Amino acid sequence: MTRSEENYLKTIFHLGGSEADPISTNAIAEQMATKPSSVTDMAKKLADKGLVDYKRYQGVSLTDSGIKTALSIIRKHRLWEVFLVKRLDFTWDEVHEVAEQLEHIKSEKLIDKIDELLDFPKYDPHGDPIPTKTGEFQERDKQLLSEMPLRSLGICVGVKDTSSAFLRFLDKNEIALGDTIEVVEKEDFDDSLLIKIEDRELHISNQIATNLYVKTV
Amino acid sequence: MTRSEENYLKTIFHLGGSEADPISTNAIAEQMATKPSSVTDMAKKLADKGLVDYKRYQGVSLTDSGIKTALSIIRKHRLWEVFLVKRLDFTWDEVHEVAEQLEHIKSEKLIDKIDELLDFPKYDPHGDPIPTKTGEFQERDKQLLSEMPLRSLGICVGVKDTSSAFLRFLDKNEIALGDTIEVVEKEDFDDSLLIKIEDRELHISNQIATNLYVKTV
DNA sequence: AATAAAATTTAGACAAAACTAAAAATTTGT
DNA sequence: ACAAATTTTTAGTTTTGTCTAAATTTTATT
Repeated sequence: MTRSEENYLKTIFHLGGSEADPISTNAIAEQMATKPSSVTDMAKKLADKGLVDYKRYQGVSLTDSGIKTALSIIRKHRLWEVFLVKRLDFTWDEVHEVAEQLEHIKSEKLIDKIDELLDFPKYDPHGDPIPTKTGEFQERDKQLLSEMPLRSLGICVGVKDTSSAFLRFLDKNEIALGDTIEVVEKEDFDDSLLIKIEDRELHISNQIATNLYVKTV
Repeated sequence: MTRSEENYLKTIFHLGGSEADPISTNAIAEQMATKPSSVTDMAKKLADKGLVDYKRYQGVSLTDSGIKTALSIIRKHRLWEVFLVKRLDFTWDEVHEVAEQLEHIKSEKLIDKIDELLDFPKYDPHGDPIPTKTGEFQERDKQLLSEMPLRSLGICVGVKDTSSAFLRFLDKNEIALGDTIEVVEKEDFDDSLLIKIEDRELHISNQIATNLYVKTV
């Protein structure tokens, strides 16, 4: 399995899709900042290996084997992110780039030991769930902060946008995973929110609210 | 800097050599299990980048810039080896293969943090010195066990052969770095030795004695 | 010093993964 | 339903790193 193949599988997984509703080569190309023709080439290769279903002009979907492989890469990515943050004091906006490299290290023992060292974490620093060794994982039930009803209480459990800019914004405003948030006021005009977070009041734009996940309590 | 370029620089460094006494393309090819013609191609590329001196038919030697780069890769390799052994309970015969992959991860911050986490170790699990961030490192003064005079005392500080077979042999016979060794008897016939190690007597072959480094006390 | 042997390089080919430009299939709009 | 627009594929090219086989240079031998 080459690094490039692994990156394709990961991207296809993240784009979702299913046998009934496959992902277009264009969508994959856009996500990976590559050209559709390159995706076509890779689709054929992955299909030959039984990792994706592919019919020309009909898009791509992962097979069971492809899903299993994608999950193992995502597992590695997220475990390394936890390691970088918890053990090496990386900030959550710094980890992605390095984890993109570390996820391709081939050693089952290594990632299992890292998992053990971290005491089998269930979520990565951005709140995304970490698949188990056997590929199981459940999406936490969560909703966007922007969808919360007025006066309701939630706990911040994840981010949708994981860009450095957004994560640093959250740090600067002392918004962290685990914080309790209450929607105090909704402004109809621009869909901005006034929230109460850990006893501070804060005014946040709709763009922020649509990129923060909360769990209702 | 590609992975392949890094591997060539590392190999050339390990083969020694100097501007006056360069390494042959054949020697590099043999060490890397590749073909001399491939080495020639890479020699030209590395020369273009100013990392090696190369004149056709005259062999290859590292420039200052090449040495600096090689040391940074060796530093990463050895620090990862320490991490694997000290923090993840790998045995010293298991680390090489994984460290070969980890040494190519590109993140200065990552390796500096690993260094700090390990409390700035000076030697890797095989007793080899770890270059500093700035590329300095001094070979420990050491000699082969086979070269020690009768009745002299030494401390085991490193291994020459780092193959799994050899390292597992040492484990099985409870020979570890830091152990005190005394040469009790030398057998002229086959150059085997009777040694006293941590209060046990042990008979070892010349092949073992020529692959263990000791520091005289 | 000439020639044989060994080492090294060159030339040409290949595989992986990407690209561009052109062709083909699908989808959309009326 | 058919032409236009869009999407997707094909064909051919590029780059990196490798290989084989042939040619060249160096080294060794007599």
